[in-house]
Amino acid sequence: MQEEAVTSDGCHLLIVAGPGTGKTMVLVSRILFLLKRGEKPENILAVTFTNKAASEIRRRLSRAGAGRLPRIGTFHSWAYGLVSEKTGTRPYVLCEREQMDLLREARQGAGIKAGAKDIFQRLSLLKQRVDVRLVDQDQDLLAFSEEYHRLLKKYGVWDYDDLLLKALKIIESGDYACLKHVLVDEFQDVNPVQYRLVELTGRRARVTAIGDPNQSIYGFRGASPSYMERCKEDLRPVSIIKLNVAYRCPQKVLDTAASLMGVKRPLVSARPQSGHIRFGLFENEQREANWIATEIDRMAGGLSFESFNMRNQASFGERSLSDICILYRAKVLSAPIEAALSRRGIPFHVPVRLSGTEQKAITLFRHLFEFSTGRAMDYHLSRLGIKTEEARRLSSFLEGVAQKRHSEDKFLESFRQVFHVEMTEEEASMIRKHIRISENDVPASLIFKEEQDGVDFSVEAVTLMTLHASKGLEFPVVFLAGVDREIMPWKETDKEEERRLLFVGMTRSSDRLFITSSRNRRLYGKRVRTGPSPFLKGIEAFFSPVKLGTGRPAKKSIRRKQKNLF
DNA sequence: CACTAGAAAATTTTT
DNA sequence: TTTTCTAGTG
Repeated sequence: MQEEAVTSDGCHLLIVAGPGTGKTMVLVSRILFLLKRGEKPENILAVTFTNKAASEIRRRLSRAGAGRLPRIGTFHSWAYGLVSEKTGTRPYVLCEREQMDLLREARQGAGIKAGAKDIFQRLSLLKQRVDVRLVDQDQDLLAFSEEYHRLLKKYGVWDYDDLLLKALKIIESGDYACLKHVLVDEFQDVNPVQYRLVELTGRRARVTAIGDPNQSIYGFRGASPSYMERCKEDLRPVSIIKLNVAYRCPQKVLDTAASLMGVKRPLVSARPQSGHIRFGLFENEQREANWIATEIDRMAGGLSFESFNMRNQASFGERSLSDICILYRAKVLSAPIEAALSRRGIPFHVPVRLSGTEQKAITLFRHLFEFSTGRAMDYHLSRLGIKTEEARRLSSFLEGVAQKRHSEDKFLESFRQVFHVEMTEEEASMIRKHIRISENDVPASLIFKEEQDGVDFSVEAVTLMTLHASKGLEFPVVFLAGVDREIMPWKETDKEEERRLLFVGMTRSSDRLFITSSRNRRLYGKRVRTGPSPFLKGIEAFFSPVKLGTGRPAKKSIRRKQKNLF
C-alpha cells in the first residue's frame, strides 16, 4: 500500500494513514519519486502545519540524497511567500503577544465591555472560515473587528489569519507561479481557509493529501476532519489509498484504540506481539503520581539505588528513561507528577512555558530589534513610546545596528543609550535566556532558543507533555495520566474530539501503555471528585488492572476490581 | 502612562 | 491555588 501511495499517478491522491503507518515516510518517498521522475523541484510544494514538521521532511530528503529540494513549508510560509511576491514587501506578522496588545487597544477604541480574549477568539475563528459574512455577526464583534483592522492597517502590520486570507485572494485571482504537485501533511487539521487554498491550487496541480480523521484534535482552532471526506468530491478524479499496516503499536494497543473509536476493523500491527495495557485507579493525584514514579523507577532498573553511570546501558528488560513519556490533558496536571519524579530523583523534561513577564520582556526586545531592521517602524515606535521624529534623526545609527550582528547585550546597550529605553536586569536576563540574534540570516532575525534546540530525546530523562504535543511522536513506554471524568473529556468540550485525543495518546506507544485515573483530584485549589473517564467504559476488557494505590499488579481479584472501576 | 488592588479565570496550539 | 485581566488611582 505504501508503494502504491508513493507511485500513484494520474490524478489527485488522498492517503488515509492511521497512527504509525509510515505517513511521513510515504510523503518523503513520494517527493523523491516525483523528483526522480524528472519533476522540477520548483514545481513541487510540500505543506505542513509546523516548522518542525517541515524541517523534518527537509532533513529526511537531504539524507536520502534528494539534491535540490522542492519548496517545503507551513501553510503560513507558503502564504507569506505569495504575499511578499505579490506586494514586493516583507510583511510584518504580529506574534501572539503583540496581537494581544493590539486587540486590547482595539477593545478600548471600540468601547466594548466584553472580555478581550473572548471576543478576539470569536473573530479569529470567523476569519478562518470562508462561508461566514461578518455583517451577520453581533454589534460588539463588528465594532471590534472594524477597530482592530483599522489598527492593523494604520500600523501596516499583519496577523496570521489575514496572511492566509490574502494568499487565498491571490490564488483565487490565479496570478501565481504555477505548481504541478502540492503535498499536504496532516490534512485532517486544515481549517476552511487552508482547505480552500488547497482545493483551488488543485485545479491546476495534483494534490496529495495525507491524514487521519481519527487524529483530528485541533477543532478548537478551526480545523475540521470533515474535509477528508469533502475533498473526495472537490478534488476529482481522486485515488484513495488506505494504509492499514501499523509499524509502531502492538496489536493490543491498536485493538483497544480501535475499540475506543468504535472502529470495526483495527489496523494490523507489523510488530512482534508484545505490549500490554495496564490501568490503575488511585485515591488521589498524589498516589497516582507516586505510583507512576515508582513504576518508572522500577522499569529503569531502580534509579534510586543504581549508580548514575549504570543508567545509560539499560540491561535486559530495563528501560532507558528517554523511552518513557507521561502524557496528560492539560499542563496543570503535571505538577504532582513532576513533584513525585523529583522526590525519587528521576530526571525529566517538560516543554518550557514562558511566563507573562517573560513574554513581555521578549516582546519589548522584539520591538527594539525589529524596529532596527526597518520593518513596520511606526508600529514598533508606537509600542515603545518613542516619538517618530526622534527616531528619524537616528536613522544612521539604526542602519549600523541591524548589519553589525551585535550580541543581544550589545544590542540592548545601544538602545539604552540612544533611546533611554528602560529595562530591568531581570528582563534582560529573561531575554538572554530565551532569545538569540541569528548569525546566519540576512537580514538578521530573532530566534527562540527552545525552538531551535527543540527537545533533545537523547538526554536520559523522562518526557512530560500534553496529549496534543505528543501527536506524531512515539515512545516504547507511555503513561496516560489523569484519564478522569471531567478531564478526559475536558469539561464541556467536543466529546468526539476529546475521544480522538485519547486515541492519539494511546497510539503513541510502541510497547507498553499505562492509563491512570484518580477518584479525587485537586484542581485550581479545589478538590474535585473525578474517577475514571467515561471513555474507558467499554474498553476495560483490554486492561490489566493495577492493585489500587500500591502499584502491584492485581493477580487475585481482577474480576472484582474491574466491576468496581465504574 | 505606570502601577496596583481586586476580580475573574483557569484547556488544548501553531503560525 | 495561581495567574491574568482590567478598571481606577496617582
